[in-house]
Amino acid sequence: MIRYTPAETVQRSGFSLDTLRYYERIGLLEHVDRTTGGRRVFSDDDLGWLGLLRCLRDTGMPINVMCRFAELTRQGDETVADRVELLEQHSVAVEAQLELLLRQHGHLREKIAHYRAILAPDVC
Amino acid sequence: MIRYTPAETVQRSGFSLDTLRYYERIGLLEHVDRTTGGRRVFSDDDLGWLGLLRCLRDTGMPINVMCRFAELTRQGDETVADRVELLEQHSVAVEAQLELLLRQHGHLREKIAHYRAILAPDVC
DNA sequence: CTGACACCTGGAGTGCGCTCCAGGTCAACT
DNA sequence: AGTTGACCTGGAGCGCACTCCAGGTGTCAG
Repeated sequence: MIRYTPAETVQRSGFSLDTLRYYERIGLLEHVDRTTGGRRVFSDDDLGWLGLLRCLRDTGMPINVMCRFAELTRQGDETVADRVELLEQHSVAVEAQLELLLRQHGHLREKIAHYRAILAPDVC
Repeated sequence: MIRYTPAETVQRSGFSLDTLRYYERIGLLEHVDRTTGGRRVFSDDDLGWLGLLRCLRDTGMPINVMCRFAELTRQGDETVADRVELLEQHSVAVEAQLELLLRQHGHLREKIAHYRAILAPDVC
């Protein structure tokens, strides 16, 4: 069973140490192990969970929804259907976000092309 | 020359009235016309500019960068090259954002599939 | 053993992008 | 003329997601 120091976990998860502590405080991260001296020791499971949190954050899920998801996870197997529903809803939101981003990226490209035409009107 | 009331502009731009006022205050929106009574009157040009602002906001450009862009625009034609550069840089950032979002959406779909497999392990 | 540095806690502070409020004014309708 | 509702200003407040700080403790290389 591989265990990670806080510094290693920062490295691997991409979250800052402060953020990891914050997540623990608000219940996004539960019963992280400690050394006798009180330092955190993260497990592979913790890293996996952090990977999921990163995915949800990167796709714009608000913290309070992630907390609800964490709460469901803590309640065990009978909440799997609820979790699927939550993730499914989020997935729809992400698809909308992707579509908007793609569309606006198109507008941006058009605008750039327009400016370029002004810069070099006779170059085809 | 078509002119729009604040309410119409809210409708068409998708920005709230408070946001329009805020944008004017910080210099993102300049010399909006007024009635003799002091009410704002937006022009087609204003609407076009707001459309560009919306594109930039939707693609995650920070306000202060938009202000820089607005400032360049105010300075006239000799800043077109600078504006192209700014937009080009932003476009690269948007592409990175799209890539990340797509990748994480993939992870999300995998996670959902994984949960579904737990829910109905014998259904293929 | 000592020094350096990583890490701990609770709580305050920050930056962003709005959003709301109080106290008024203007304009259109009846 | 009166009423209603959209709009005005300056400034304060808010929600989010961290981030920083002070003051203290653990760990480990040399």
